[in-house]
Amino acid sequence: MENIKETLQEASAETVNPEVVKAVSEKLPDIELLYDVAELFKVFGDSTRVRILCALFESEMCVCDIAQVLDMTQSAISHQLRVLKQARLVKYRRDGKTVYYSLADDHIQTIFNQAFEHIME
Amino acid sequence: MENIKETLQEASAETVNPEVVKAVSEKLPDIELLYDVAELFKVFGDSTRVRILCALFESEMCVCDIAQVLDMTQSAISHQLRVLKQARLVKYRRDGKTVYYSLADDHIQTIFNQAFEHIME
DNA sequence: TTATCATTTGAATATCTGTTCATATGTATT
DNA sequence: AATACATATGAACAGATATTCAAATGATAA
Repeated sequence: MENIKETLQEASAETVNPEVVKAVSEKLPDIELLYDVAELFKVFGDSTRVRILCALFESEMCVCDIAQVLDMTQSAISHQLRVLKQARLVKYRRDGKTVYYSLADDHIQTIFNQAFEHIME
Repeated sequence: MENIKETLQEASAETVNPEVVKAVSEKLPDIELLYDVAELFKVFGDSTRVRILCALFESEMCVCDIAQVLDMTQSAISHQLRVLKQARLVKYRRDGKTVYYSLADDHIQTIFNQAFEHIME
């Protein structure tokens, strides 16, 4: 997915501002961290998952109720909950046959609120 | 991309908590807004774009210098800058042959900082 | 056990997306 | 005008991904 090249880019474009390149290269966060950030945003980058998370802002919910609210199949929701679960964004508890999902973390809502603000500006 | 179904889901799962379904359905933000949020996060959901934005946190930069910092081709960077431009996340100014890109908005860094915090917790 | 129901899972498919390569555009210099 | 260089763009390809369908778990009740 990430292709880290050993060879130098032979593209025609040369460095224009070597000092800037050097300074920015040094200050740029570790590539691992940036990769994780991208992975987190990738999970947020699907409208079904966004809608699931926003629904969970209001209340914990079981799979079939989420499916009802989003008017989608229970299977599709379950697949997406799996993604959210793997990203540690939701947690769940079992009550008989029913599985209730809820937010794993309060940071999520903060990030979303920032995004809402950004869009509405 | 979004398939809004007219028909009811005939899946076996029935509503478990009608009150919750009703309450959450009413409180859920407009689907258009949620779609826009997902689109924004989708743009953030690629490590190349994340790295470009983080580079621009430090300083405005021209295309070839960004390519140098990320060790990628100028073409790949240019394609991604186009995506960031369309999402109104970066702006640019021309200086002779060189085009300098910079952040369009301070919200971006705030959102990223939240994401960093979330990951490091 | 058997039947029923909520949820999960795997495979298949259609769509989307990021990079590369080749080429075009735009600007300055000679 | 011709050349050089920074950037942009289009087509093509490979890899990723969301939903559907069918089938498997897991849990309760009869």
